[in-house]
Amino acid sequence: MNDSVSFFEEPEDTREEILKATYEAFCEHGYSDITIQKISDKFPKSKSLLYHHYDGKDELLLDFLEFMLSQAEEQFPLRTGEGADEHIELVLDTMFLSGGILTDEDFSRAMVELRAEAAHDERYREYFTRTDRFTSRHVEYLIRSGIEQGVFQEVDPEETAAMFQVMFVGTATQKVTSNESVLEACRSEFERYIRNCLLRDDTDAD
Amino acid sequence: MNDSVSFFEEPEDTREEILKATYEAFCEHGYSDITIQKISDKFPKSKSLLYHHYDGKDELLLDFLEFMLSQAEEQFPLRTGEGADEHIELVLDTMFLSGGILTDEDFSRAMVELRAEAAHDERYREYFTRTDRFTSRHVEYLIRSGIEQGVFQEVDPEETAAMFQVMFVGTATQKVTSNESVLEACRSEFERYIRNCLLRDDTDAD
DNA sequence: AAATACTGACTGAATAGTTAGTTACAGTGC
DNA sequence: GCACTGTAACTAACTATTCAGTCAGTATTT
Repeated sequence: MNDSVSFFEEPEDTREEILKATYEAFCEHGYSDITIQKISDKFPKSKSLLYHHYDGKDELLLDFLEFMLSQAEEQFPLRTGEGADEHIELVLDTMFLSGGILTDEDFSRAMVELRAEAAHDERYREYFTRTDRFTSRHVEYLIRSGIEQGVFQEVDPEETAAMFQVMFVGTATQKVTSNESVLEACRSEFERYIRNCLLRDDTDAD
Repeated sequence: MNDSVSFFEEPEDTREEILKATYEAFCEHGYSDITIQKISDKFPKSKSLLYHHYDGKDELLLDFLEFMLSQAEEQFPLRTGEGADEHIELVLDTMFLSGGILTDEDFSRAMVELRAEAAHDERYREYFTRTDRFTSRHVEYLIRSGIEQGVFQEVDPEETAAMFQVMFVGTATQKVTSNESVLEACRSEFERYIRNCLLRDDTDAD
């Protein structure tokens, strides 16, 4: 139930052990109930050791956030060989599917809770700003490529990427905070949007 | 800075005083830092009185959540006289504008933080499920009306409403958790989506 | 021997919640 | 009018617990 996410499976040093323990505590208790004690309970070594490696709870959680975001960025589907129209399918899967890594339920839950903290903590907001920019820019580049390849309409890449960004945040949040399962229907509609507003008509070919 | 939201301005009984104090503590400290003590500090009467009116912290916060959600539902732009195509503009304003009530920054922040709690608390999730259903159903009805009025294309109302729902959550969250200001660009693109994928062409008239 | 990794026992502050008691007041008998 | 009663609103002071963080000291490595 806990360590289904691969990069936590075999921690290689103490820092990774700590981050793994933090992740497990997160999964079990959620952000608002997290304590050093609960992290320590998941940690094979002593609680004092946490303070040997970190100045305090805040620093530990910030490092955890940074680690989570770096994982999220690493898992983002980057450019491969195929065309932009095929690549965008991968982006959609990342957005909607469960079972991936970015879309792992526990991972998503942790991310949503961490993000909410950004509402009142400028340091958190800066981290998410960086990752949001990362995501937006990559989608923007993808759109631009598709236009150059002639498979996308001549849309505004920045605006389209912005919509993708908000959809990313929206789907992740909706998925873990509501039982009203709206995501399948949303995917259908979002695919319709992509067909009508992004993909170039190939009525001549098809 | 705090009580810019009208319905907290003049509490009429002790319960409303408590909810107001809770809201103020929320705005100042955020969900993860909220304590009974901090609520009590904003409350003109005694801390013990909180326990006279509520069984404990959990019950108080759940009542607060229910109150916030009922406010959100009340503020949702419901059917007025005009056509569905005009009405959908109001929905867009609710989604993107700042300065309204549903779109008040402090209010949004509180909502995003409360929603994140739903990731680990089934009781919270049930509340949000109810409100999400409320929102979805109303948008769905609006879409249906527009189709009947002949101003919308014959889209699937449920799927379109699902997309609106995710956009609601996404914009609210993005707005308060990231400095990457993507919302204006997102609105442009979302309006393009509405023109192309929802509104019926009136090329004959315009 | 020197540095680093690590531990268990501790501390003071903050926490949610309790308790014993005090007001405020509406109703009732006289 | 006036004393009495019951109830709900309210309070100050307290308790037990949990919290983040410290520290003195031990093991391990180099």
